Amino acid sequence: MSLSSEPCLEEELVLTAAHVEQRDQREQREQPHSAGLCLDDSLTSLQWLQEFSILGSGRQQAPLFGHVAAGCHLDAPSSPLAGDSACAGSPLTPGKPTAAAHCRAPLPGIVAVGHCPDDVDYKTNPYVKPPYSYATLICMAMSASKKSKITLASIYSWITENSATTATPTPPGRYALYIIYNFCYYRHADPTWQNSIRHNLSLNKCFIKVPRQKDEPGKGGFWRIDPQYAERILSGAYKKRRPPPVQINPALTNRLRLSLPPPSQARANDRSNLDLSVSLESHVLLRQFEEATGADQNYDPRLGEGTMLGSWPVERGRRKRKLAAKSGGKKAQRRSSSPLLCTEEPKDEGALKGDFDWDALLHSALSGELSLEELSVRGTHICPIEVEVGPEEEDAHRLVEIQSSSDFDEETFLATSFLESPWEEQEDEPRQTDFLSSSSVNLDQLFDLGASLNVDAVRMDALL
DNA sequence: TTGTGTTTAGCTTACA
DNA sequence: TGTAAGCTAAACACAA
Repeated sequence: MSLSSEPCLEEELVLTAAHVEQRDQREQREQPHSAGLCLDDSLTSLQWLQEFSILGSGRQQAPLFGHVAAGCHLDAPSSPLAGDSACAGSPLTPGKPTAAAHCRAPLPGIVAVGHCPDDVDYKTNPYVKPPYSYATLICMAMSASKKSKITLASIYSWITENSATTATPTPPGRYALYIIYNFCYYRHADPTWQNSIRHNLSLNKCFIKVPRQKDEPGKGGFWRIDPQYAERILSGAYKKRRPPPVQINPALTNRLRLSLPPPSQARANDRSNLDLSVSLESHVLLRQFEEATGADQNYDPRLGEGTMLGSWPVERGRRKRKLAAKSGGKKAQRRSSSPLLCTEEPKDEGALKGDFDWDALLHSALSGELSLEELSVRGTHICPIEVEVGPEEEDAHRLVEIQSSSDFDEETFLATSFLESPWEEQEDEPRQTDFLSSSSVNLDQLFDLGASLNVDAVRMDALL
């Protein structure tokens, strides 16, 4: 797929917002007293959290979800990039520059402190650690859950899982499917961040543990926020300590490195593999970044906090636990040897557990384990003709190109009805994050919505 | 076995 | 410079 065929994230978000708005209107008609409008006071008191998106961007930006307007849903902070005119015509994918024109980052998505950190889109940028404290992330998850209490696993899920999905046609007769995560970084990050989340919940007075009732199945208790301390987090929400120069996702960077050809080889490949141009470009840019910064080729994932201003971080002589490891590193063994496997971490919780998992389905299709030829929608056969292989495969912009059959109406496919729920906390039931992770995905629904989305279709067509 | 929750410890950064 | 806040790492107990 050529780079020119990819849509700008701005358009993706417009599409997303429109779809979700329609969905919310539909939901309100069907459920005028839905849970989303009847929040526990302890959480509705956190309306300050509504402002996260706007505060984070520092610019006016249409909310991604109608819930924001309803005062119930907190969207993960998205970058102003989405609405940045400088982005127009510049597709945003991991592997392509994400910064506005005034920000020149040698590696896509990597922005140095002191340059323009606000231009990082944490929904889509898997490289840069979001500048929010864990307490803030927890608050975001709690607010977004629409529930008075939330499980730990749900907090994990909200942080890592997709908040929206959109599809857009790429000529001729192909469609790119985009998944926008809340915080793409944590999908690829070492799972130790979960430990930090737990640590924060236990230690921070702001969070109150709500024990699970005896008749309630499931592991662990629930957590709720103490309104008394909410303001504290608010005041510090965007005052997180200054991070190390740039916290580049070590897992993802390492993954890129492992698959990265030597510079000479990378250059030799540039013309012969246009179909992998996105992936290759990511590789080449990373290589350029490393060359520019003198990155050590013997990369140690444990030292994965890099900086574009200087070099890869040096070992800071971090102390090791003084206590003898009685268990002989049992904990360490539990951790996957591959940092990328952490992306599967929520598999036991929520939508992906035993469900029909679109996410996994697409992954399987990408890896060749599953043929999308088996998918038939309204008698229309959808055949994959091209897939993206590479680091982007599991990134915020997960691309799948599918070629429609000749009798397949392109506009109809714009029915991205899987823009269902941005995220819903379900304490004890299998969670349905969205259509893509729903066990009850209805492909007819997916296409039915298309008829009502002609406006968006026009927008997308105009883009092309 | 795995997820959850607690606790301890050492480090960095911001701030008064 | 001291302190608080936050982050990371680890050990350990407990429950599903």
